[in-house]
Amino acid sequence: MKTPSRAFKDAVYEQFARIGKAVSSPKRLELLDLLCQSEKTVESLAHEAGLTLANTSQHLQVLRSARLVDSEREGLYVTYRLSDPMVCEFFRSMRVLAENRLAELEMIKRRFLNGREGMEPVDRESLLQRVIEGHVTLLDVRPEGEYRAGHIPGALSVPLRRLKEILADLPPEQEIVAYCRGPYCVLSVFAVEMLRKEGFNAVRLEEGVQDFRAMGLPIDSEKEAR
Amino acid sequence: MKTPSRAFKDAVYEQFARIGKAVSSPKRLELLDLLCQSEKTVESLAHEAGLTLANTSQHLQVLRSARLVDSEREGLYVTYRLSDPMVCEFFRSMRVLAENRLAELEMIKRRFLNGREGMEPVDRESLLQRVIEGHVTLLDVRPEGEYRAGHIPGALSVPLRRLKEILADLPPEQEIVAYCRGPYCVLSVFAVEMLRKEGFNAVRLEEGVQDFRAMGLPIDSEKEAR
DNA sequence: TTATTATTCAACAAATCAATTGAATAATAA
DNA sequence: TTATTATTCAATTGATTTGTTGAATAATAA
Repeated sequence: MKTPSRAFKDAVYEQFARIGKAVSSPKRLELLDLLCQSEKTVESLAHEAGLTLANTSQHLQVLRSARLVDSEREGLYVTYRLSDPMVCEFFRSMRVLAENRLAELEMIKRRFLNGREGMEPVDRESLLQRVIEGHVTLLDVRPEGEYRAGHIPGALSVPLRRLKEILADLPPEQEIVAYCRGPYCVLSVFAVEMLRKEGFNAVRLEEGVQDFRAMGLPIDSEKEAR
Repeated sequence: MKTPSRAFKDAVYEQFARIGKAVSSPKRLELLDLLCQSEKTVESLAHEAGLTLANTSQHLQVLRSARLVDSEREGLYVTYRLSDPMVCEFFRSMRVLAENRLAELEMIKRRFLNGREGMEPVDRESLLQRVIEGHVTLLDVRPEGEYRAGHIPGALSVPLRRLKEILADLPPEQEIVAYCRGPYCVLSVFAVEMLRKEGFNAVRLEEGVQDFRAMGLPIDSEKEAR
């Protein structure tokens, strides 16, 4: 026999758990992280997360039933996006909690980066100023759509696959800073690797757009009429 | 065949999912919410959450393996506590996200409170001032240990079960504000119900200590030597 | 119309999880 | 020492979840 207040509490925590269940699967978290960068189609999400289409679709529906994402059909494609910027903040707070509490994360990161480019700390405070003054070239190596949805002011959009083509246009003696989706995205790692091989003085900025936004720094974006 | 960067990403999101899995069960969320108020023994957690001891113990071990809580043996009892105040902040951000995204929560709350005491909004800004000036009596109706761990300045500790005994000591003509663990805790609901039945002018403050802290308001606590 | 492409649905096997029960362990009291 | 109490462990059941297949649906193109 349940008292009314027990039934009330059970109902309340069951609602909270809807959010928890939605973020309890590694693949759904990866999808959510991708959607924090910009809206995307099922196909591109499936490709980026290394999932089959059917599986991606199912995970997205779980996220949608927890109201974390919305979807909209646009011609042949269905586009998914976060239902609220608050979802991105929540994901970030989960990431930060994991970084603080789970020492394994730091080890996983170190093991992957070992032998690859080092992690010279980039001075974020002065970065924007140095970009403005032309002392630094800042490259956003994410796909173009993510750059359009929001990027660090002064950054050039150079998706990783096009980096090779524009190498000749980069100032040979200037410091180059590359960034991507955040500390666990490998795009900027590969970009810096390639740039160094070509003789450039390149470093990686660990933070992504969401981190800059969370730090209260300005973000440029090209809002679409919708 | 997995590429190294796919293996890296899988490992990273698997770590994030450890947090997600820990907060994907309603009962674990209830335990976490209780631990946000103060440290507690397994027994008291089991009692408050309406669980068997064995079941409580297992849930607590899941929370511990995600490093969200720590435990310590103190004589006959094992005490559990949050491993970091950041865990409380994370739980709160999850709660706020659920409140904003899941309309069901508001409905559940309304259904429970319907017929019970209304929800006159309490002016939080001026509450502390009015308490100091003696215009309002503020009652903390949670168990004493939770009051000791942190309470709103000026509040009196009157655990619900002792409210009846001290009714005679309350100023009969003054407004009485009761609070407990937060919007989904029923202790203050019952307190206000009883006070009104006895003729007092009583209202419920929805916010709990964690909400006050998150709003940057001061919290009094009696730190134990440890 | 038919063909094509993107997405979703349905059904399944393997894995994981929640809650229950009863036994095992650890600290204290008699 | 034995008894008591609080907690954890182990084994079980039923329910849920993941990822895989292949079929079904929806929008567009030919």
